[in-house]
Amino acid sequence: MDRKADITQMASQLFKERGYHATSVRDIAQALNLKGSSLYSHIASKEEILWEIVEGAARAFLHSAQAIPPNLPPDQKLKALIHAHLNVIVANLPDASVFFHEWQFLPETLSREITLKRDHYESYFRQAIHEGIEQGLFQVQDEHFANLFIFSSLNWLYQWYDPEGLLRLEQLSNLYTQMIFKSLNYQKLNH
Amino acid sequence: MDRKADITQMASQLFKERGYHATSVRDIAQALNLKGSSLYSHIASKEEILWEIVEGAARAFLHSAQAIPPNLPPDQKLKALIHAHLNVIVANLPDASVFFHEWQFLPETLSREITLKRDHYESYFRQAIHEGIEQGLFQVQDEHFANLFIFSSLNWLYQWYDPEGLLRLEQLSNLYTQMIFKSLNYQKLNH
DNA sequence: TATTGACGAACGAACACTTGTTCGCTAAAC
DNA sequence: GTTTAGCGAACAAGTGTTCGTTCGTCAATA
Repeated sequence: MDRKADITQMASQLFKERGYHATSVRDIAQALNLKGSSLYSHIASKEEILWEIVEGAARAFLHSAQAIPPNLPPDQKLKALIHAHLNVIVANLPDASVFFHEWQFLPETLSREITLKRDHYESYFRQAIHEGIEQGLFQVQDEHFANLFIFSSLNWLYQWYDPEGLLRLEQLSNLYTQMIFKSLNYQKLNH
Repeated sequence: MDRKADITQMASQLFKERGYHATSVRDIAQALNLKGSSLYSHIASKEEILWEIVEGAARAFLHSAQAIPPNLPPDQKLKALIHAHLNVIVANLPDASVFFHEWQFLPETLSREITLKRDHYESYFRQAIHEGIEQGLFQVQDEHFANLFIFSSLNWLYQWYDPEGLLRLEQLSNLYTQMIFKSLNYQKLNH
């Protein structure tokens, strides 16, 4: 089923550029030199394509967090989480864009599943930050807001990241880590 | 033309919930106890509604920045800009959501105009930060990234802000200011 | 080696429906 | 008595999807 991956990838690009509802099945097919009806040899519905993209991105985020050793000290854990998060976005920008932008157009049963996965993913960040505060590494006035602040700064990346631009993943990760750690009143100087 | 404002406001809510393309003219009309064709006594096209919302939000952002005295010291200026930005989002969440989410669906001539307004607006932030760095109030490794980081943290607010929630504008503004200033290595302690 | 048959990818045509928009009409308000 | 907000009907175009069919590939059979 190599062809299905082609369709999903092309759809991801078009969904990113024009949005899910503004992209027709015939648009996707045309971009692959096919006719609209031909896609249905490989997919069940347009919605299935969206699901494939969004669920795949959700899984990518989750796996990248689960790959981090849970016994790392919280500052190193947070640093690794930031790096992993940025990597998922940068490595597949169209998928990440569709994930953030179009997940809401899935039917309720499926979108709820995505919400669950996202909450689970975010809990890795929350816990690292919580541990860091407990151990006196971080210092914040409002822990709940600190989490939102950090997710905000990270999630908006897909809006402005330019693969052709100057910022490579490693530098991006360093800059993010630095500013986030400062906003958390990180005590150690060398991280 | 009071009726036109009703239409725009209702459309703003629906666009926020379902997106521009997934909301039909008949949907908007039905929510106002009207028929689709009736809207055309007050509007020229569906696109005009979107323009009204997006351009209005862009103007709101721009005016809120222009109302800040330009001779304020950069730290106070940035603090005021943050407060003003949050205020625009919180005061009209649907418009802000549509502004961030759906501006791209305007035809190119109009979307370019929005981009210009947004760039102009962002330049107020950039300049305050730049001045702050020059005067030694802020200290960052990469000024360009610092700008992106701050906009990211601020712009994502519309994704999670809950008007029924606990966070009021003033507290929100304080928390944002605190974390952003720390991320900028702000030297003075009492701001 | 030649023939058969199954398979799967791609197609054109058609489907029921929705889209944004127009137009001529009605009924009420000034 | 003029204006106008609202309506129903209709429009051309586009939507996702289904259907029967074609055509090339490849393995098994004769």
